[in-house]
Amino acid sequence: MNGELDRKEGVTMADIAELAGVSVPTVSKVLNGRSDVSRATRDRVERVIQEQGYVRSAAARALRGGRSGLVDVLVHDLESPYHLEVIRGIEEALARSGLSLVLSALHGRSRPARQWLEGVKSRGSDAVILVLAASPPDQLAELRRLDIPLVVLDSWGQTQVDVPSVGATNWVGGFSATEHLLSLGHRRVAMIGGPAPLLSSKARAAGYRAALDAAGVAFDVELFRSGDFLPDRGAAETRALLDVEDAPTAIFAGSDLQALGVYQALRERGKHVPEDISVVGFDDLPVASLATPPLTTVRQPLAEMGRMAVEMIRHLLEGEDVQDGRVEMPTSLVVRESSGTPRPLS
Amino acid sequence: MNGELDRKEGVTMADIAELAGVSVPTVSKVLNGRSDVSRATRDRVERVIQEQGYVRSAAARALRGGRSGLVDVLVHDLESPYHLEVIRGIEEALARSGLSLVLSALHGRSRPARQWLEGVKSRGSDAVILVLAASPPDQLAELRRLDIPLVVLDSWGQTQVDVPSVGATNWVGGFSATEHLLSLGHRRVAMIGGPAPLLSSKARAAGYRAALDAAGVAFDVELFRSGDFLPDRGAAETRALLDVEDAPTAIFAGSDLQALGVYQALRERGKHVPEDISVVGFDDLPVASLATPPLTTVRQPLAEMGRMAVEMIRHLLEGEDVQDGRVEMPTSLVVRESSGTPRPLS
DNA sequence: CTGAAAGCGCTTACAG
DNA sequence: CTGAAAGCGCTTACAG
Repeated sequence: MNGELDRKEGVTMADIAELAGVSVPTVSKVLNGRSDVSRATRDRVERVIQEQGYVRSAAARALRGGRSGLVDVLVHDLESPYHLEVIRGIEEALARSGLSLVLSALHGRSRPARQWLEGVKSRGSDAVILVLAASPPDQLAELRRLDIPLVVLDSWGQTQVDVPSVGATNWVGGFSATEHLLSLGHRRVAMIGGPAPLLSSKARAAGYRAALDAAGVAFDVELFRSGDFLPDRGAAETRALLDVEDAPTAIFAGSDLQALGVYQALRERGKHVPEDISVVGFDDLPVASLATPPLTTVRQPLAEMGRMAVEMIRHLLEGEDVQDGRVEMPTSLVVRESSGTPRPLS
Repeated sequence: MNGELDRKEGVTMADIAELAGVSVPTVSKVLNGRSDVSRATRDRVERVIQEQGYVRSAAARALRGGRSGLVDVLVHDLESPYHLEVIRGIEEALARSGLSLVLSALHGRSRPARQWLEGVKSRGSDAVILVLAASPPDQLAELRRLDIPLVVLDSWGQTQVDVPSVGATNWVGGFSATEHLLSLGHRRVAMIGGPAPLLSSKARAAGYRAALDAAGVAFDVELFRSGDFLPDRGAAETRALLDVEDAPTAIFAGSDLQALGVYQALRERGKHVPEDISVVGFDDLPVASLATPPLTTVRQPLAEMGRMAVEMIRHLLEGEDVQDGRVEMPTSLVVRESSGTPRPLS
């Protein structure tokens, strides 16, 4: 019943100091690897720390102006495996650096609630990574004012020139997907792109058009659709595409998920992939190789992009300037079984 | 060049107090909704808080013994969409409660590194949720000692009787999947289960056996395999299964991902689903309905399970006892196109 | 090399 | 109803 017996909390720095027979500042110095501590003292303190399983309070450190060790990651949603890949890369890199990942999602909102920024401020996050998520200019300004490093991964909307960002070579990806289809002999190649405001959508679409141009195939507005990267939309646009007068013999879906929607619509119509129509995706999510038939797609190194974002954050945290404003990771075409030569005209 | 102009950090409680012409404790009272503050004072303070966009420092609160607002979630891995679903549910529920999610993964380790627990202690997390992840007894004891609430979701290994946990009715799920196949007329029904140490694996397998028993079909060791819930293993076990003397006409894969591996192996062998062989999965991940053919599976409400775990955490945080030690959310059979009547013996 | 002192931003008794 | 005082666990100058 004695209050003193109630203490549940862990060992404190003062405890260590007492046990080691030194002052608190000395323990602090040992912990911070300062050189002005004698060999003997250091050893003694370190032993006691070991024995007690002592862990410094991040709260106290943060309060004293130090780092909280927290990095806020805001993702567009937690529905697509796309995000899972990115988060995996981020989490791995963060863990390796002794940093922790605080995860939030937009939940269908287009902008983070102001509650989110308040959380970032409140918990004293060291940095922020935005994944496919837009943040209003005033929030970005606030982050800057608070000196909180920010990195954007696959920016939604305008990329602020001055915000470091990481993406993939989407233009090249769009180009090579289309070129692949063209080289197989297709001439009616449709594309179902991503959401219009997205930078990567624009780049992929531009790559598609450039490949068409390079092959001397005229761009046909009827064959270009905007989607949302999701299966349902992929299916819907495919149905529309099949009803076009001179229907496409190949569809470049803007994402793997959208490609699965294309599969679905094709199946409904009794069309076979790739015999009747070729399909190419984008992302190379794990599901691409598991699809029936395995999906030809453009791989973007999502997990590595996540790691790269952390890399940039770390530089920023060190006070170093990030060398490049924008880093683009390479995409590559992965040919599987969903693309083939067009059925000869009979 | 003046140091005072350098202050980047945000508004502090002292600033608010000064601007409102009151003391710091008074501001604190207003913030904490204490009743012993006059109407007028309260209004004035609240207005200043608004104007200044003031946000309390979580670090300082945590230090003072309050809550950090952080909940640590440790997941087995960040590879399977299974975790994405669970995390989504957790994140939503946490955000609604004004709590933040700190995410860590096991990275192929079977146990969390001690670094993880140190992080939990260091940042003063309010609670911990373990998803498909085992934590050694001493770590659990440490959490208890620190009075940090813990909830386990889909426990890996032994469930500690005294640790609140949430799962799904796996036994029922295993039973109904098998019963479904049996009722279609199958008699050679194989099962590829999950990892042996997993509680849910055991329950599903038991459900499978019970359904066999109920139908008077003898259990055949040859037709029961343990897997790891992943596609590759599903494919490998399927190949083995097809080589069994009296090969199965239906396969109950322990998870949707494993079922996709089954699809793959079947395709290699030129077998059609469901004409040649029926397949049933478990989980009902988004990918199940997108597969070709759409996968019949047992749905478990992953996101809701995540929400439920948060619900339990909140109770624990309130100091209330959690009513039930273990909550099981209902599973349900979702019949799609991968299951059908067995090919008649010709 | 070591430690006394001040202070980070808050909250909690406790006087008034 | 309001505020002076103490203290949460640490770190950073600054004496000695």
